[in-house]
Amino acid sequence: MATIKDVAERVGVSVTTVSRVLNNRGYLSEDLKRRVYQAMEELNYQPNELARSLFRKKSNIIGLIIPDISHPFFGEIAIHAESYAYKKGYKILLCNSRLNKSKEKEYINMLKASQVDGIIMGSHTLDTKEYNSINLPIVTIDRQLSDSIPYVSSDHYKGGELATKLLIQRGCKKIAHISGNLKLHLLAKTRYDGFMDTVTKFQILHVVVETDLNGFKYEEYEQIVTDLFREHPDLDGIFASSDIIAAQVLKECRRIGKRVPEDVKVVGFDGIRVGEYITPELTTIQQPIKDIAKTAVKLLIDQINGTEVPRENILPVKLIEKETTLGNE
Amino acid sequence: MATIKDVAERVGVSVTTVSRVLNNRGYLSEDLKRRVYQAMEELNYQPNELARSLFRKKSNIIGLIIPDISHPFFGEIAIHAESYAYKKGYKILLCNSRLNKSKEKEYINMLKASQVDGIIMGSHTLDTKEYNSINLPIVTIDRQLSDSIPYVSSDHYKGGELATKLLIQRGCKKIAHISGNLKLHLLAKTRYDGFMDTVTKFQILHVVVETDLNGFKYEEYEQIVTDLFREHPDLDGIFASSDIIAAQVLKECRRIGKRVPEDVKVVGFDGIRVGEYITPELTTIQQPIKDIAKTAVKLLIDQINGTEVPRENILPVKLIEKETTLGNE
DNA sequence: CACCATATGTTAACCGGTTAACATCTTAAA
DNA sequence: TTTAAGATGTTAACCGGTTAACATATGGTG
Repeated sequence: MATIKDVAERVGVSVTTVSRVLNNRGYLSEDLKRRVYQAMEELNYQPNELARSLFRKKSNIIGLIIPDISHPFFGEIAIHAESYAYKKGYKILLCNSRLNKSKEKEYINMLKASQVDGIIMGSHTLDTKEYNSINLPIVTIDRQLSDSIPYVSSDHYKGGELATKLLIQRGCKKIAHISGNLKLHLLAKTRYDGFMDTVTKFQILHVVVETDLNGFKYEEYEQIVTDLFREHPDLDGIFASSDIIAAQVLKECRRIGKRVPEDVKVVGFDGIRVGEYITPELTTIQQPIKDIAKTAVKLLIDQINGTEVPRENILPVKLIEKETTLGNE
Repeated sequence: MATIKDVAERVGVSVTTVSRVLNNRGYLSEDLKRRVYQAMEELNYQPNELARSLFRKKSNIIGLIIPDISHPFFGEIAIHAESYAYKKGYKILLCNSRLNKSKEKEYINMLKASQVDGIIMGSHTLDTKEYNSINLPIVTIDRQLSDSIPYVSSDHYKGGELATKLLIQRGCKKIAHISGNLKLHLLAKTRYDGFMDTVTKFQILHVVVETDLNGFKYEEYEQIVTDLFREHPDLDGIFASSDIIAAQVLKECRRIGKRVPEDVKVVGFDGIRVGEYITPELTTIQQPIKDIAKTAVKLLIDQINGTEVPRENILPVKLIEKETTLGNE
């Protein structure tokens, strides 16, 4: 690897001068610039970012901690986050916590040691105080951690309400909500609140079951959904907390001979791209995933640059009605 | 952020001594170690990895360039790659090329500037010579670049053959293969070869259409599949080059009233996790994704450590027959 | 007692950049 | 003609670690 010294020697100037060209500081003739750039080209020179980062105390790296990149929701968060970050000159260091406390903790330490400029937390299994002691710009997705840490989230409460109201409006008499982990203090929990408030208001029979206690295990979904229908064969409406779980519900309905939407109506959550291949076509609450990702990165970079950012960033959800809730008006 | 100097001062020793403790070099009393570790704890000290990397000329970072992390296949590659890399003390810098040449090129330069120790190329839209001039350990997934660059791939040819034979065996008379991009010189192209050799051998009517010319655009799939059935209404077998495309085929069949598997039989490729939610349940050629990812990382780390690695690494595929190819024995 | 392993210290160079401070020379404007 | 801006150079410190080289002190062993 060529260094700045090699470039300087080739051009016949000092490293200071080359550095000046690189950073465009001070007075520089067009001719000099041309010669320096040409030498860089010829030597295939790239400035060593480690050295620059060390000196500048800025790595231009953002840590992204999520539970599981292979889950479509986080995959989509990641591509949009990466895309926007790249545009702004930042790189993404990828961490999958698998909702494992010690792994998440280790990752946070690793990111700090790696001198990342900030962290986007899409996984948050630790205690609030752990996050407050990180001492680095942070943005969380879907969780409110403290007064000082900004968060980005879609309007889960509204989503829960929309989904539940739709099921009631479409004639459902007994509705189940399959929620994500309710103990992690996620804002996603307010989907549950929206659900509960709505079924209570309309005095509708309801059941709630919880998933995602230890990560996103599809096998776990299968067991939960099977049990749910075994214990409550009279369910006629399901509000699932992700499109994947909704797909699992549809699969189970098919297995036990319940027709969707005739016998059971289903609403998912997320609006992931692969969701469009679910059969019958899934009614879902669409989160503005791209916007969530972009906002998270933007808020983080703003913080890195020392700008004040709003603490609460709730983005709107959208009900997309397809086949799984049709009929029975 | 506390530095090694702060730790040294607190313990009352020299930085050299602290560095010795950190790296466990030379003679060190248990007492000293204890005192140093305690001071690190108290100061919440983490050694600056930028400084270490700079000196060691080793960053312990691996660049991962893939077309799109939100595509389930690459999402799964990524989580397994990250998981194994982490176990071996490496971090992952994530790059999505979106199959865009200039972006891929920029990413390669960025990774070099960031002093990554090696690159896993899951996207390869550039000319072979560009990769040969990278001058860094590389492993490719699904593409053979040169004699010196090792590659990991599943046995696509076998997969193409298995899929096609199954369709023929199940009675299909006219089969379409919806392939990925055939111009990128991917090993995935040998699925096409397996398909062609098989239909030729059994003298079966066939059609081939190509997707993924400019990234993974699901809208593109829709158009291609619609056109395919419009032009060839007599198709009774489809071998799709991904589970996602197969799902699109199923969706189109449903739209135009073709029954699967009665009228049309379908085989997918990949064996992605979300594939299990496709209805009817999809017959597919399962790639050993976890093994591919792990092997790629392992080969890269071996190269980084200066070990000779085998150039060709073809892993076996597995036919998983489900509902979309049933009947007509 | 000599010797060596153990345990720590000091100093300085190095990794590859950036930057401040100061010097020198040319050229154009006042 | 003076003055200032433009265009470079030199030197050295700094970022936060690592490491080689060499010094010193202690304690146990042959």
